[in-house]
Amino acid sequence: MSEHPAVARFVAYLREQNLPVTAQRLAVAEALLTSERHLSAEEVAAEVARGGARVGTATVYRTIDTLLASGLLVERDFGEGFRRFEPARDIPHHEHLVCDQCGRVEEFRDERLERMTTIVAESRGFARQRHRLVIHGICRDCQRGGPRRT
Amino acid sequence: MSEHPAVARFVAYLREQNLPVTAQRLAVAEALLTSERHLSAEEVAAEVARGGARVGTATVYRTIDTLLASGLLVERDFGEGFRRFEPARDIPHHEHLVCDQCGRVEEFRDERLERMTTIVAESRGFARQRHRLVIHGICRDCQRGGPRRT
DNA sequence: CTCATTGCAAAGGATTTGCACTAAT
DNA sequence: ATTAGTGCAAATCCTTTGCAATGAG
Repeated sequence: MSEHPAVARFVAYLREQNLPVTAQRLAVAEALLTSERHLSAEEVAAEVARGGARVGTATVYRTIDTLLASGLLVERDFGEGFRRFEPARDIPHHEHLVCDQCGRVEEFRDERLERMTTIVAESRGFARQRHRLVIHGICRDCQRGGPRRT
Repeated sequence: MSEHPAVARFVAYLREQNLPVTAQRLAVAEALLTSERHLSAEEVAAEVARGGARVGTATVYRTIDTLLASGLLVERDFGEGFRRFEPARDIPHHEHLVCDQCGRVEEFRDERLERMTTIVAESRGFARQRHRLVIHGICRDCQRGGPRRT
């Protein structure tokens, strides 16, 4: 039904766990795992609806939980008051650059930062586990009086 | 009534803005501005209650808004689903180190990080405005099988 | 006195849950 | 057949708002 590899991996996960592979789970997984953007739960429902299907809000959230448990999806919080989700790519860890005007999100990776956080944590007696960095600013387009927040 | 300098500054701010100096505002400001911890709105109400006074939830939030506007308080989001607040100290900017086991929060400052974020942002065409870094780990006490999340 | 603040309760937005119904295996 | 998933609506959690009563200046 779906050719996307990430969705296929989700199906494999469901079978491993002996969980039913339902049309709703596939639709939600497809929307989330093939998206280029960081979607919110509401946007997932809208995306599924665009595809002609219909999924209840509760199911969207329940499927998101399953996807998170499978490790194929990761949760992001940009301080908007709700969560966004992004497919877990091969990138081990990356940071986010957010345009406060149009909302665009870019990702980047920085080894030095990784090392730096470990050093800081250890110097204070913490066993570092993970970190999260978000840089806020105005993107090139918006600096030129371009796009406005939709 | 209150000897704490930060609270005195809040009173000065209220007078400047021609805003009434009420007992509730003082109680909330006292709880927040003299705290060593990052309090949530609920904890503020509890703290005020411990002092014998009573403040409605709405008033807590409204006073927090005023304190934020005054610049004497800053907002923090540790991804718990609600906000925490911290008095604005002289420190221009600092990062957080959070123990995922007991919830303890330590602060630190790092110039290199500051510079690094500006460079990364600019290299991608962003005009950097601010950033936020939170490192998660396990603190020394908890590593020794110490404190557990309350 | 006059106008802003307060408290309470109702409203809101995101997310979760209870339950009868439907579908996957 | 069994067992788990789904939708809907009600319920939660944090936060905001409407409004009559209250208090600061």
